[in-house]
Amino acid sequence: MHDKFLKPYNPTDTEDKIYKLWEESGFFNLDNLPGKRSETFTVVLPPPNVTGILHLGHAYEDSLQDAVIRFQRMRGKRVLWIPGTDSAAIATQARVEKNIQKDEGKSRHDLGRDELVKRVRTFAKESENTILGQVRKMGASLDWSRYAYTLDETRTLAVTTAFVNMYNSGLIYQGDRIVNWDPKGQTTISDDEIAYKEEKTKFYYLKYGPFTIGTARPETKFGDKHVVMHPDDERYSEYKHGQKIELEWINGPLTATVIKDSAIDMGFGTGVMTITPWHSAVDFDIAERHKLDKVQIIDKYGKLLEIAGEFYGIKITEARQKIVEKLRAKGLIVKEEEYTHNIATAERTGATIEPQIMKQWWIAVNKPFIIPYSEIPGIESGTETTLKEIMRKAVSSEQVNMPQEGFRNAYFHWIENLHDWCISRQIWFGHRIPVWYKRKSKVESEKLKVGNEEKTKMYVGIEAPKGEGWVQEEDVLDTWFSSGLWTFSTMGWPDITKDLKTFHPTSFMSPAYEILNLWVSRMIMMSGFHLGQVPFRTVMIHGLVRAKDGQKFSKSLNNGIDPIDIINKYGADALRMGLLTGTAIGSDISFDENKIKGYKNFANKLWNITRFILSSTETYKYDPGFSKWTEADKKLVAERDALITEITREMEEYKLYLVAEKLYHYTWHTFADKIVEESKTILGTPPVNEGKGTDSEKSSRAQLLIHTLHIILKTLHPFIPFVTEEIWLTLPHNTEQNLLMVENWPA
RNA sequence: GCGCGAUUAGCUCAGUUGGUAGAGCAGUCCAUUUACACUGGAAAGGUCGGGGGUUCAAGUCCCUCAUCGCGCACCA
Repeated sequence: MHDKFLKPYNPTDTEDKIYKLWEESGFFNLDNLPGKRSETFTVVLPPPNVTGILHLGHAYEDSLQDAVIRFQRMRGKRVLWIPGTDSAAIATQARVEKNIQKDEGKSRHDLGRDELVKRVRTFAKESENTILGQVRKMGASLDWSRYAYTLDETRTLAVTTAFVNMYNSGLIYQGDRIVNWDPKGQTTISDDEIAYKEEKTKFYYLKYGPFTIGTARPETKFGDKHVVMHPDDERYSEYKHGQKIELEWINGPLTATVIKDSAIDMGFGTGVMTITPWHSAVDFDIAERHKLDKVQIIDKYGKLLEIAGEFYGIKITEARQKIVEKLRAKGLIVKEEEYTHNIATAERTGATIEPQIMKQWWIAVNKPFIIPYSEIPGIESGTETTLKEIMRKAVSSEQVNMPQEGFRNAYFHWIENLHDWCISRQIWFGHRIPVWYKRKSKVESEKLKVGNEEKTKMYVGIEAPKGEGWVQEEDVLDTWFSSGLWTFSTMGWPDITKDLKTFHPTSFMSPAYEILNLWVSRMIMMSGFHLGQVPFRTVMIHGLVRAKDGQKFSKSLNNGIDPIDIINKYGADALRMGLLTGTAIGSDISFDENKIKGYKNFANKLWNITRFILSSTETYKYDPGFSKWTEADKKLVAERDALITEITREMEEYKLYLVAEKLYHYTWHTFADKIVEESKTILGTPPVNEGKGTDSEKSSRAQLLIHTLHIILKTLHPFIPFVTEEIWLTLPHNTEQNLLMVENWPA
């Protein structure tokens, strides 16, 4: 017996050494896996953002996927797990800008585009190193030879190719439309990056000629010259569509036009409203339908424009009170009510969203196009479909299997409400849109007027066009655009590589529910459009890791936990096991350090079980084909094997939490507490006691202990790979020094 | 407003097609040169959120209410 078993198990001494052994073995790369393997099993790591360090959520995700990967590898499959990181355009740039502002008091405009991008890249690189170190610490058996970064050369080519192809199919277009403008971040954001916050405010009823209109935002009403009501509203039947009405308004007399539109809710307020198409999506739609002109009231910085007259230049947040006073003085306020509504804020900066009409790039989700090739049932190659249809059919046909009913419904519900996706962002770090304009520079349309752009020639292509005077689009793409390509960009697309042909669609994806819409749906969209395939076969949505009291880990609460600290204290095995047990996949986990401590004890228990078995079976040779079990042992073998059959099925159903607990329980309370304990009577505890068993009882029991130890080590390996490998490598029965990670699963 | 999820032991959570309520942690009592104190043994602890229904049988299926959490939409 190895001397090391005389001391308690020490994860810190072991884990880095074992990870190195695994890496050097080459088995993380499926091309080096031993034995005949045909069936593939592929997972692409959800790429962590290069914004700093990993948190427990990543640790959980790594544990989950690595357990699945290790299981499938031991099942004899050709297992590929591709690592990568995400540039996370806005998130990373914002982080770096914040640091620069803090340390040097400079803004991004002080630095300029090139310098800022350089700084962000440096930060991203450091962050990448930290993150990859952490992922290794977790024991993740990733194929590092296939590492991908969303901004590397291959992935950039994938992004530009994807953009160009979608543009050529007419699905990407440039248009003046209402966007969610973040005045703090100075960029557009997508609908999915909005967080709604409840706000108590006043609701004003204003006199607008013969009408009373309701509004919560009187400060936006300067230019409102269309008054809208439902065509069936009998209260206003005397007014005809298109009718002109002279009235007195905030800054003087105004000619208003009556518009009848069925988008109006007759039951809300007075059933009459005026519209501000430049700053409201609903109003914009109404204005589009009736071809009304649109006037900007608020600029990009959230200040009022000239149309506000005496209020010109005032910040919108300060303007309301002043304007209300004027309205009151003019006798235009009919009444005021207390009112609670939700305001849209930018998830990242916390700023209140000011909708604006801006020229942006969009992906049309409802526009029909001919799909050249499709493997998705219900969508035939060469027929007309839409991106929305692809997203729907991929899941409804179960080409993408979403076993969790609730998330599946949420997905469909989201698709129903999906609008065109705004993919351009006014930041500098990210994939610059592959569009070039022939003109001196992009027109700075400070006032954002529709149609005041210079006439320019536009070129859309993978590389810059030849010739003088071409200037590339300033905007970069929404980070989820490149993320959407992730399952196949990581395999070398647009080249039709061997990997792509062999491993796509991938087998399994396990993202947090937070990004079901942001990411999962985009991958399905992109994979469907570009490959005619689904991106993955099974999606298991997982929950969030929360603090013990159920609160979210966050900087403001200062309750963050660095997984590395936990690993240093208890070992990565304990952390993995602690994260994977106790909660079904999909529910939130409340993180309890005590639980992790318990699994550290478990690793030590396993260590001591081994120590006992090695010392008490020293005189017996391991016999893999042993069959002369005593009646009692035969029963124990049968019970054990029934458990293995059961957990194998559950592993295949991704019910890792059940498996981990059952193995824990079997190892500790059946194997150690009962089987090992009663073996003391049979085998004795050498060198002190002689056992009371007969020779056949002794050999049967010795073999039972050794066999079961092997099986326990194998089945626990996906969960606690380090300690099981460390034990396995020093077992005298493992004469060939094979690594446990490529042993066969015992079922 | 629409939808989803949760509600089970003190705490954190499991509970597969309906068939006698489970685990971990904490707590209680006992043991102490034991493979392991990072230990062992024993016991205790639950009208499964409330109410109603289906069924021979309901934690599980249906209806309803309550509380909490989340998602989507949004009314000016």
